[in-house]
Amino acid sequence: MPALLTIGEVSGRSGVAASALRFYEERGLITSERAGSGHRRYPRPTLRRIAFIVFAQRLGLTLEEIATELAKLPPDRAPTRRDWSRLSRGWSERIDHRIAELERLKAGLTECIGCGCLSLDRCKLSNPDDRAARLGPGPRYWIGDRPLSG
Amino acid sequence: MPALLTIGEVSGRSGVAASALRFYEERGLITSERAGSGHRRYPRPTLRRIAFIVFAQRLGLTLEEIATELAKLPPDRAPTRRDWSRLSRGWSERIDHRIAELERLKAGLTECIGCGCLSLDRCKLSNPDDRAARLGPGPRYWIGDRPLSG
DNA sequence: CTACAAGTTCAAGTGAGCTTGAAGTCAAGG
DNA sequence: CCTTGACTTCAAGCTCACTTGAACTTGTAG
Repeated sequence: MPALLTIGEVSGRSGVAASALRFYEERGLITSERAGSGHRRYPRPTLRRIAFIVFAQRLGLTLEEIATELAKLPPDRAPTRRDWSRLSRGWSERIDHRIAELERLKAGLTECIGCGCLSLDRCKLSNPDDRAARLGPGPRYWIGDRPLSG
Repeated sequence: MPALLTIGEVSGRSGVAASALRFYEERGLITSERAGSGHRRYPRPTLRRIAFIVFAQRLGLTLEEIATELAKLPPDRAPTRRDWSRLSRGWSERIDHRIAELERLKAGLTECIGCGCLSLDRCKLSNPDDRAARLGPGPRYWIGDRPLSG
């Protein structure tokens, strides 16, 4: 087990494309040392950092938000479990919110779409707060949302 | 209450921007009649159609998928509640799946990130089903998955 | 030494889901 | 008549999260 990993090794282990890793570096989510050749070399803790990034993305955080979180980690030493858990404080609540919305949407399947009350200004599905929460353009996938192509 | 609504009225009632409504029309999700002036006029059932679109988007369907679903509605008459509920058959299960994933992610917050097992190749968050190919931008696979060749 | 794989940078492209801007039309009010 | 405002089309722009391609360098196996 070498102390430093190449971009190819990190990509292979993490499943994150090399181009994505360079992109993350550009955005300040990860850093790399360089070999004499100019090639990137990653310390092992970077793997966990990447795991955190992927995890946070599943929760719907943008890369910018993730970068902000990661910036809270100590720059001078490898993060401890306490460091990591501090970052995810408050995420539970966020997840609960989304679960609650899904429950509401599910109820709406039978109660609203089925029953005929699916009118925009009266249906409880049409929650202004929820819709307002979605700022900006782009695909509005939230936690775990994927096309129902299966 | 007029029989036909202008794009501004529909936008106001639905909370969906006029530009988005035109965009939906371009993509075949909604249709409009035209006044002599060339201005769009929407029959009232279009409001429900739009509600359905917004709803489906919250569930993570793409506009293309939503268009496919909407195409199943009878073209010759206003959809009944039975027509609508037919479309959403099977969505409950999808929602349950997503809720389950969220519960797992939430558990991972304390069990995985906190405890130190957030290692790329062993963490139970790394569920193959969940990280099944998601096309387009964003994280396509989770740790251990091989990139889809091609 | 030659191949060739794997790495580098930088610029441009992709796709979803819109928004914005330009340029023009149309109806109503003063 | 003039203005205002709501509408029209069409093209281009924007965000996010990357990917792809071009042109080039480095590392390694035979």
